[in-house]
Amino acid sequence: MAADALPTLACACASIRRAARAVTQLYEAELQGTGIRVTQFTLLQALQRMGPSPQAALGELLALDATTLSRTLRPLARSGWIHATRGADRREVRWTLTPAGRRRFARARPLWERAQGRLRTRLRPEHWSLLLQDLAAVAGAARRA
Amino acid sequence: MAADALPTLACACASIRRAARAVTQLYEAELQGTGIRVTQFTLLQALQRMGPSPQAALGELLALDATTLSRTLRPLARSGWIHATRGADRREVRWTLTPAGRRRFARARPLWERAQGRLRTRLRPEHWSLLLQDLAAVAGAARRA
DNA sequence: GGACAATGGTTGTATATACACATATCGTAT
DNA sequence: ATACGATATGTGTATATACAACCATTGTCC
Repeated sequence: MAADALPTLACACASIRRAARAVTQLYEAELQGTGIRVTQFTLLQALQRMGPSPQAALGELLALDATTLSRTLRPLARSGWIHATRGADRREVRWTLTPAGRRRFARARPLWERAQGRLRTRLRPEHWSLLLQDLAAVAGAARRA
Repeated sequence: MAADALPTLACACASIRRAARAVTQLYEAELQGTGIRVTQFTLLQALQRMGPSPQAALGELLALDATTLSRTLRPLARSGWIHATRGADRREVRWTLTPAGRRRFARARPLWERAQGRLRTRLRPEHWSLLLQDLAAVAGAARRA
């Protein structure tokens, strides 16, 4: 099973970036035809989970730079899947999933499940929790280093 | 230790991408002033390790799409750090580290070490081998899924 | 209550990444 | 030898990512 592992890299950053590319390629292939990319799916999923949220909160959750977020959200808004309102604090932008956004997310979800399933069955069981839990710790550590 | 972990995400792809962003940000910050980015450092390191190599071999090692590689190598060549030759097979491009490339790599290396150290001291020990070994398995699995 | 730091977001610019498609070369079967 | 599929790479286009610099708003301190 680790028979088809790639060679180990000395650099932790190179290592995680390589794995992220490989995993992303798998998910993108599965999401073909849903009209959304992995990044967009992730944003819709985050909004579904958190409910209406200030932009900065999304950036926190996903460790996404504010300027990146600013641009990746725009196409979603343009497609009518999310909607912006200004909060009491006029600087703040709050995002809400629209019904269309909810539908799009629901439509993509089964294919996302399939991608998850496909990856999971290719991994030893320990590696799955590694992806979900341990990498949350790694992200937190890197962020505050 | 996991006290400062970020919230767990349901999606393995989102999870690894988030961690990759966080780790990348840390390394980039450290590599400030070397004149190279993490991606470029990784390519120089790979060439150092493998010796003169066909472009496709680099793509294999790093799970990088061929078209991506084509473009990320170009700036390195332009800077004179790597050098291309055509092999016996005229389609093939073989890349070699130039002396300047070796110097640049050597100069960046201590700062890279510092980034590695900084991340490592923020992690529980198991998480380090996770990054280096287990993610090599994950990358391999995702790639062949 | 006005100066000023802090906070939330956007724009200009640059790199990273990959898909669809095109091009050149190679190997092989006839 | 030629035709044809396979392989190695490059181009056009599009998204993802982030730094530096910026603008707008808020909060705070004298």
